[in-house]
Amino acid sequence: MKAGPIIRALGALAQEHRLAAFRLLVQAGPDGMPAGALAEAVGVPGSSMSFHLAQLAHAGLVTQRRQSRSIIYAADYAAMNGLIAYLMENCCDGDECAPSR
Amino acid sequence: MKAGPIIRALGALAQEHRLAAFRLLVQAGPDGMPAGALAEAVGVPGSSMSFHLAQLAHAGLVTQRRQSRSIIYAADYAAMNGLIAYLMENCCDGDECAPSR
DNA sequence: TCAATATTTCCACATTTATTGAATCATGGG
DNA sequence: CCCATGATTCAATAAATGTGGAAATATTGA
Repeated sequence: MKAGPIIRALGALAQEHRLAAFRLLVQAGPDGMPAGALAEAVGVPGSSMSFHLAQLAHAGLVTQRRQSRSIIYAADYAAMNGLIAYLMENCCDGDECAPSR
Repeated sequence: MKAGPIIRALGALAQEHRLAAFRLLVQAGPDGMPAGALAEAVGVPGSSMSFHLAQLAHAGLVTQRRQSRSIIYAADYAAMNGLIAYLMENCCDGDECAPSR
């Protein structure tokens, strides 16, 4: 994972409603949650949630699939792993975030 | 670490020049680097770097100390650890970012 | 004290991001 | 085919963020 996608992922999580939605999706597990349920749980109108989910999707942090009328979003654990791995490798000093020398 | 500071930290890193500066600081170790050197290395004017460093400092990701005429910035490894810990606990499923079930 | 250096603050400006109601699109039931 | 439902797109607007030159603020050495 290089800088561009990383910045997009960090930016996607750096927002109250998106971080809240993403956390809900992580808790929800692979089954995910429909957009409407997320909007209600987070407390924003559908159009706003749609906007935020699009950002999370563009950052690769969530996947979407249609199930009948609903669109189910789910956290992409691999992407999250990639983000954390990048932070540990490039913004820390290996696996433990300890001073270099 | 709760949501507010986390969002500030994520937002601080979610910018090309700031991420670049922070990575340089991590590489530089506890000795840190003066603002001017960061500005030159990242390739932005001093006033811009000053703005970005202020954001990183406000997010608690860097510390600053004056040394003669220079102001030396250094990465705050503990803060970075806190950020990564939060992401692993709240945005993954424990220590490994694996699906919940 | 004066000049040089390192940095920040101020300001104006451009760009990006966030917010919502209304309109639109897609799906499925009767 | 029509209607209800779930979601996205659009458009207008507001708010936050990024940029960089110029001025202001420390610090040090001569």
